[in-house]
Amino acid sequence: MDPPLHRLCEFASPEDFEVEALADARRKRLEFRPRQAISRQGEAVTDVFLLVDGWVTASMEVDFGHRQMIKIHLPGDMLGLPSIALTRAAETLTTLTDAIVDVIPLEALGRLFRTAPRLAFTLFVSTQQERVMLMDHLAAVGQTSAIQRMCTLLLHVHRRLKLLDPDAGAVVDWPLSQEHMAQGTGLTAIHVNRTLQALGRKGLIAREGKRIRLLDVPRLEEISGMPERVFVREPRWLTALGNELTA
Amino acid sequence: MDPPLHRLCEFASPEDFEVEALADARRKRLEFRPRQAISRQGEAVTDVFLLVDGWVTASMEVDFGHRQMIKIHLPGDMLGLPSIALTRAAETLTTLTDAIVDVIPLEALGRLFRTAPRLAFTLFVSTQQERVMLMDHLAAVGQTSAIQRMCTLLLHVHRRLKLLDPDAGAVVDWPLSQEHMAQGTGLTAIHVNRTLQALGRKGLIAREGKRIRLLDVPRLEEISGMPERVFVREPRWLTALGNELTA
DNA sequence: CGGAAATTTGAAATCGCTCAATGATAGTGG
DNA sequence: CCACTATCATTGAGCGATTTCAAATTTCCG
Repeated sequence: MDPPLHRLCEFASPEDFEVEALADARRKRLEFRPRQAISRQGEAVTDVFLLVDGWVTASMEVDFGHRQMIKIHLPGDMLGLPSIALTRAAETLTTLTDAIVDVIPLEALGRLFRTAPRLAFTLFVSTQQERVMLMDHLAAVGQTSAIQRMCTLLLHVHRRLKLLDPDAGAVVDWPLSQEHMAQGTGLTAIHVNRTLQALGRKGLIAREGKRIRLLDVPRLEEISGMPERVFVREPRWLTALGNELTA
Repeated sequence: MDPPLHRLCEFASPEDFEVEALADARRKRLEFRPRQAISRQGEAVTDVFLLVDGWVTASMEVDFGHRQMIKIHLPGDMLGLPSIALTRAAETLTTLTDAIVDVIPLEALGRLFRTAPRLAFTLFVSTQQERVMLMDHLAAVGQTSAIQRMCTLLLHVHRRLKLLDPDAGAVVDWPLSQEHMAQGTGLTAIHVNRTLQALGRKGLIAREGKRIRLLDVPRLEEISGMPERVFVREPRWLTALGNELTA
């Protein structure tokens, strides 16, 4: 199975040699069952990972037992990048589902900056995009109510799944436990439960076993208060870099 | 005045040509008075900025009137980078003090990836470092109490100032209002006030006009619960990239 | 089928918020 | 230099969103 590259093609369509350069950087493939650790907070950092398939969470333990979920990773995401700035990993990567990841050693990542400068710049922009998502996450946790945070979380996942599969409907296969959602939103699992019930009572969502159906996306967006981000596509300052290179 | 480059020299000492390449990318210099906007949320994005001198905040307005402070920028920081992934800026950059910034057009930034690959990789790592700081920020806001968040904020600024000036003592010139601290920590200005008083009563800090003196850093660290990050220095996978290049 | 994990419910406690008002400080222009 | 004004800091009282604790119920996995 090839890893989905939509996260990297989002800003500029890569040339064949760039796709190859990235493929060369991937050294081996690992497979995991649900709830396994891909890497752990505190460990030495030697590689990053490209998520080929499955859902993975990045989380940090803080303050004895409290855990903050930083990010829900979906196929196509790069995992473990933030920790390359550290001697010991900041984040624990844990699978939510069956998952496949490709391992990219840091040396190979660095080499991309020499062999494929525009791909490297694209990767750079992609990391800035991650930063924006993290900023939005912080803003939601810091400034909004429990109901708003839950709506924001539901919409965030829904939107990202739609990018992966434009035909995806309003029903989401939901591998996150209420404890996970609590760790992501900065709430208690108990309060997550009550908030989900409130959303159900209002007719905004329906929970069907491990699925969640979004019944009224516009209303959820209204409550959430967080706007959908519009990311750049093929900006001149990025595409021009490729032209200069091939010229 | 030359911009401090410590944020970029942190991971690998740059060659002369790399420093020059960066200098070439800086096109003009702007000066601001306190409380002026350098750029605003929602505006088109054409440049990033290198902060030469002064303090600047990056913040986002959410949900009608609520504002989240994302980052306190100090000299040497790159400003506005996250928004290069967007068509409209996510963040408003506002000066806290008199400030000087150098403007770097996005075309010039991109060109660095071709002319100075290792510098570009260093910039990439530096952005991952920002991501780690943002993750820590999120973890503090999401999972810790008001007192812990205030300790974390005080220590964060103190540590960063020490990197700028190793001789800096425990007294910090503090241009942040309590409203700013509230927007940074996800608390109310009123509760920030009471929390600062509580820290004063415990003998952990002393407020002297617009200065704050940290009286007991170890105890503050203990309460904060967030460990100080150790960032990589001259890792082989980064320095080796330079050798290959010059070879 | 059995046991662990996840969800749900209720009641009581609390941390932090809201509202409203007063006091201090600093920058501005006359 | 002082009056004027806006911003910032402080205080009190009451409230409320969310947490905590404890226990029952359901779901899921092996």
